[in-house]
Amino acid sequence: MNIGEAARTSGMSAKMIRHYEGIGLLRASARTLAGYRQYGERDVHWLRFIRRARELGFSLAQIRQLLSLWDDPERSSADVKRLADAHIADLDARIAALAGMRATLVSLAHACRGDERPDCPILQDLAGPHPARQRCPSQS
Amino acid sequence: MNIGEAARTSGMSAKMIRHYEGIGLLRASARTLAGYRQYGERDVHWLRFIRRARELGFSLAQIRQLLSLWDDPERSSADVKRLADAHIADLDARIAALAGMRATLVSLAHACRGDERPDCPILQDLAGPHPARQRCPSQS
DNA sequence: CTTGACTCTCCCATGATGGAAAGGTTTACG
DNA sequence: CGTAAACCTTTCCATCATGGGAGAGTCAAG
Repeated sequence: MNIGEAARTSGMSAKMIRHYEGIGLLRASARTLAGYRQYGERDVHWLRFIRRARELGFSLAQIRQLLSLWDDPERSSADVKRLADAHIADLDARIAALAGMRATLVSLAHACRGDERPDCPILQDLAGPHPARQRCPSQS
Repeated sequence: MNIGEAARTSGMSAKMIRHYEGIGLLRASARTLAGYRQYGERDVHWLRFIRRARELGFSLAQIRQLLSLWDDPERSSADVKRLADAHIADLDARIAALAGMRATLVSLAHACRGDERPDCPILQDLAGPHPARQRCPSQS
């Protein structure tokens, strides 16, 4: 099948398939005489693996490792689990960072009346408690 | 003060200050005869505002709006709050996406023994159609 | 043969940041 | 005064994953 059909059945764009081939995440496919890429069931399976892993937030570098483990009958599941655990830790860190921002923003937004007056604790917070007041006159 | 000191006292890199000037987030600063950028307290204040907004996860586009609101004595706090609320919604969506990935991964990793044997539910999930969570059962 | 859908490669863009090269300036010290 | 370190300048390139588009070639159906 052509790249378009492979893209449709694997759930990723043709653009990405070419890109993954370019960075070596995929073996270069067979080509027709005219240079069209040709894919089979096995390639689609491979593509779907990548798409699933992307959906779980793995980076392409991690996916590269996952693919080589997948391809290796001698693998130990500990290696796979190590990758997954590292990714979980990474997700936790990112979630915590976003949750921290969210908490700050929610408390600021809660304190903001949201009317037509200009006073706003959100801007006051951004402007910073330390230095001179906001809208300070130039003083150099 | 020079850009290095402005960077140090505002908490962002000199690189970023030049970049922000380049994309118009900052007014171009005064220059010495030799072309060195010169900053005053007001500029540092502005830079700190940007840094703080970045810490809260606002995009540069949103910061651009926040800065113009900050600069506008006629602003209504409702406009500020609207920006903050939109950002909170965005954070919520990102947190939910990451939490979803995390939940899936945790359950898979939990089912993986993590020993030296090759059997691994994590790889099995990535490899196979998984109707329980598969959102797009494509193909015919 | 034409038309339209498909494909090819190559270049550019995003957002936010960093790095490095190649050169000019200022400052501190011997 | 000379020089070396520490600063500054611009410009280009890299990240990560993805998309858009141009310009050209290919294929199938009418």
